Amino acid sequence: MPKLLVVDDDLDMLALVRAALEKDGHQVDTETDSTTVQPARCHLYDLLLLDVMMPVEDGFSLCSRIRAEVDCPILFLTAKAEDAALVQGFGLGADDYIKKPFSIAELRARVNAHLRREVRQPTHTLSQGGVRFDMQAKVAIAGEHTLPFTKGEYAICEHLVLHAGQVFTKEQLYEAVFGFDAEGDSSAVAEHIKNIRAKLKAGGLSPIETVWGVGYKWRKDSVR
Amino acid sequence: MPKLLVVDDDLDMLALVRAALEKDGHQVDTETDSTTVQPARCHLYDLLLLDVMMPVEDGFSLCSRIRAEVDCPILFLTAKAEDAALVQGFGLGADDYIKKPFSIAELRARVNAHLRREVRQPTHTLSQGGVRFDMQAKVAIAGEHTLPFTKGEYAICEHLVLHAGQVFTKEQLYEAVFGFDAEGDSSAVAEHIKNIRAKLKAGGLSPIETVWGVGYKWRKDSVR
DNA sequence: AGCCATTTTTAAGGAATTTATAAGGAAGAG
DNA sequence: CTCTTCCTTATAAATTCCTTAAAAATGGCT
Repeated sequence: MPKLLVVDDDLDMLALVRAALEKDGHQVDTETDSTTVQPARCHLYDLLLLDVMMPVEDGFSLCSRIRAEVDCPILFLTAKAEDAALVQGFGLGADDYIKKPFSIAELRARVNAHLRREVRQPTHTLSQGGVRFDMQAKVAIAGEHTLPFTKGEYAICEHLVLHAGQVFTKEQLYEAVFGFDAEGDSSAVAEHIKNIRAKLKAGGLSPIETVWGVGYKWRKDSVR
Repeated sequence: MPKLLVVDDDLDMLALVRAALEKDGHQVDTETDSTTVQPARCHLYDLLLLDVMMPVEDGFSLCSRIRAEVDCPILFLTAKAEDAALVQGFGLGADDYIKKPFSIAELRARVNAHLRREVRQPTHTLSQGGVRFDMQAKVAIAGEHTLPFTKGEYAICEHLVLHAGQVFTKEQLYEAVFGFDAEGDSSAVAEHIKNIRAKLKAGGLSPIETVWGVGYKWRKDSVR
């Protein structure tokens, strides 16, 4: 289920856009104040819809603030119809520029077209609990910093995140990650978990829960 | 240099569009009769611009004929402003729908935005981490000097840079660069990496990171 | 509440694995 | 033949993984 963020100071517009996009089965988060949008949080979304004219920080400023951090499509949604503004918007790295008044049908068509192209390209990153895993680069990124996981630590995290919310015993984890099932795996896994938690905690995160008597699980992001 | 195909029965429009896109340094091919467009030939292009209303076969028909064959962005360029047509266009797999009359600035901005998203770089030079690779001349240049890479060293670098940010095991690297997979490749690759790093270090650069337990990767510039 | 058994967490050290470096020889080009 | 390039081998250095053992926490029990 694609996850979208819409930023607009106009509540009526937000409601309208949300209703339109939820018709297509998307999960829509909204924000009325662009200054509260954190670049590091944006990688949680598959697509961003930004209003241009907003009181404190306008959409262009917001876009330039976050474009370096996120790779997903950014669409402007605006009443500014002048060519100069449109060119400026695309120049900031935007992927579309939808002029108001727009029809709901057009909005949905354009959003879906951008999402469709994203899906076509092999996605090799996944985010959970504020951590983004790049399976090609083999790195985990929390906010600004990349977490210095070792190979084994990264593998355990990746497996937990891929099955977020599911509990694994230490033995299951060892087997899933390292293949075979040795003797003292449980202690080894416990040691890894300790180190992983320490590194996550340095980034202010603690997404790994202990299920007493059973094992560990990565807390799944709540689906609002 | 990106290669574009524009299909329109209106010669004036074709000239206008061609002039606009060539300003951005693109190579523009044109076609006036959509029926002569062969799906198999479309692979040559990085982006297609289709007029909707054409006498024999309209743009929608053409799009549905070729969409399965080509993955590149398809943009409609049309006077049909109705929502239904727009939705139909996107439904056929199009990536944008530009309504006439459009400004040259908007056309250029949209075309460039779509090209920017394309992974395949038609250019034969690329820069990463302060090193510029000329894939035609097979030379790497850092600042003033050309780096004295051997053929194998250059090949490894080029592959790493082409997939900057992605980790490769020594075996993967050997196979990707030299074709087959022999016995002691890993040591050979390690040796190459050592020499490459020495030569890069002479220029004050060290873009190759080792991911312990996995392999090597070229650090990706975080510039868009 | 207090105590005990079990489980988890933490800590530290050594074993094992992986990478870096260096030197020598085989193969091919000029 | 000479030189460069490439690969192999050997050794040193670095990092990670696992084991062991003790401390802390949890849940159940009286």
